[in-house]
Amino acid sequence: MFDWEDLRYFATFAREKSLSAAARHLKVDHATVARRIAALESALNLKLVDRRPRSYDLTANGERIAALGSKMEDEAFAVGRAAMAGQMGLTGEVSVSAPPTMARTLIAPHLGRLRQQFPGIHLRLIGETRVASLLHRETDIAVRMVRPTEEHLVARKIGETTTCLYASPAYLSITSPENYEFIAFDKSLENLPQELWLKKYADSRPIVLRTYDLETQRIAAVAGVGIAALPHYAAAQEPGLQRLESEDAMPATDIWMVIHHDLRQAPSVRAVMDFLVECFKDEQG
Amino acid sequence: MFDWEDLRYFATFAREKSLSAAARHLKVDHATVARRIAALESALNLKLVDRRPRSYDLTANGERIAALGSKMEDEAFAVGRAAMAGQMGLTGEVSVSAPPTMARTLIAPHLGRLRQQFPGIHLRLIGETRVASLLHRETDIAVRMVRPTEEHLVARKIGETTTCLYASPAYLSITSPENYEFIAFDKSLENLPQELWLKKYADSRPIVLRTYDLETQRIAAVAGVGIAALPHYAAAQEPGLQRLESEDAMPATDIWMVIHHDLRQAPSVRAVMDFLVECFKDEQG
DNA sequence: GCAAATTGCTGCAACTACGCAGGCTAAAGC
DNA sequence: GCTTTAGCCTGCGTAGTTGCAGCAATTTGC
Repeated sequence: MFDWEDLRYFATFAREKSLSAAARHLKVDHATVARRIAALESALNLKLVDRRPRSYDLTANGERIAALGSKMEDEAFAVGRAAMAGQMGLTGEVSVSAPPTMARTLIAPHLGRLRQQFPGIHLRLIGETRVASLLHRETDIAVRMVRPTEEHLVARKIGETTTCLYASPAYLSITSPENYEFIAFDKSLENLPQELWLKKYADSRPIVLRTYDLETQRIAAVAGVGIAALPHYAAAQEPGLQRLESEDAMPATDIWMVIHHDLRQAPSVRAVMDFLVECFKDEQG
Repeated sequence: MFDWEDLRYFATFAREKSLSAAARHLKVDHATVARRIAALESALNLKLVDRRPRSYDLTANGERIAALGSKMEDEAFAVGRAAMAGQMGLTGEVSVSAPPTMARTLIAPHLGRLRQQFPGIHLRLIGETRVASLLHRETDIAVRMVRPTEEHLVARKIGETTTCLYASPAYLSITSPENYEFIAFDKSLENLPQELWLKKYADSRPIVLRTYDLETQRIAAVAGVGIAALPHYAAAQEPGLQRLESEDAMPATDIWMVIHHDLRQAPSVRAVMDFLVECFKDEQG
């Protein structure tokens, strides 16, 4: 039997398409990845990659083995989840992924209570825009604005938030509505409901700043750049912003807590889930 | 992510139920198995075994993880098969498992032809009574007297053999039929069709030797111990045996060649399969 | 009833696999 | 067109893993 660890390295390489990327992912030296792949090739007596000057390319056989390795990876993730679910009591590390601003404003302020209540639980709070994979165990619990459709994942609505228009009081006092300028998300995100709503509202008035980052939008609005559409949780605590009353209300967006089916019953995960529900209880838009 | 190799060791241990047995199976020191299991426990932060004075017992969590590990093992075997199937050309090791006497009398004599025809193929011919697992890749091709029912296995009838009664000419010349003594398989195998037939034929006459081993039966018959029911292939080449004409013929037994679905198309495996078909072509009972 | 075999533990020495540093080449950026 | 970046290779010293030997306890076999 070949070395399973070699196959894990190879499976990672096959996903990442380069030794260096795989090495980064595995937190080892790329030389090690190369050596492990070579070892697997020799154990299986099969050429898995073509060594070209600047790149490792999978052979047809490599593709086949990688596909099987990927299935094995899925089983390995299941082992990881089973291990967490089997943890006795309220100890261990639980990771939560949430949009950065949400992590900062709605979750982080309450973390003291969690630590006090469950000292054995070590939380990893990941504020990231990227949608982390629950299936690949990049995170245990995810807070998202869209309901996921993947199999084996269960979603629970834990709140909703409304997006309103904000600007600094100073900006509003010196600018008349027909001269309003707007702050929006990057073009690549312009199909979000809030963005469509903002575009319609702005009409012919200019969008003077586009950014991926919600936090940047808030800071820009405070700095008097223009008017931003911010979710309630991002603007509520900010004294330097004033809300505009708009005629037609923006629709509320649901907030979902997503978790893998296998982890539902793990005590420590349950505790963090309950904690998150508490965090979002006040946030009803 | 935990070390997959640790899980492989643990999965083997879970199947073998002892460190030493697992170590033998894995061809490593038992200390290594113990250390690997400990490493897995620490990576998963989960007690997998209870260390009792003279035995390692799986915990409930250990059972769960072992079950998942076993599924991962199945994937690993699939990787091994894919690797063999992906071999270009007629090279590599192919293992064949067959009943010992059959391996000796029907297969081994023709091996020269196989070596001549396919010098790149290294054959591992395993004559064993135990039914080797094709699913666990203990062997690539199996020759069996019973058609297997496992999923993913394909069986092909490559011949049939009849069992007849034999004794030494000397024994027959000095013994009258009502005083015949018989040689049979061990009691644990007495439900085989041939054994039921032999018992009925012997009637009240005594069975003076019982053994698991067909070869022993043949030698005993030659030595004049009594009358043995031997398959044609075991007795045909033996000048020291004389066949008894019995009124009702014993039914023929089918000979099956069994192989895993994934390996059917591997060139070297195909070659050995064709070779085996040739070996058995003459053996029509 | 005693010897032999089996099972698991521990410490040490040897070996293997790893990270690191230095080197090379090709593509991307200014 | 030159620099920077990214990817892969190789050699060396080290650190971690492994096998071995010695040990204790229990079961098996004669």
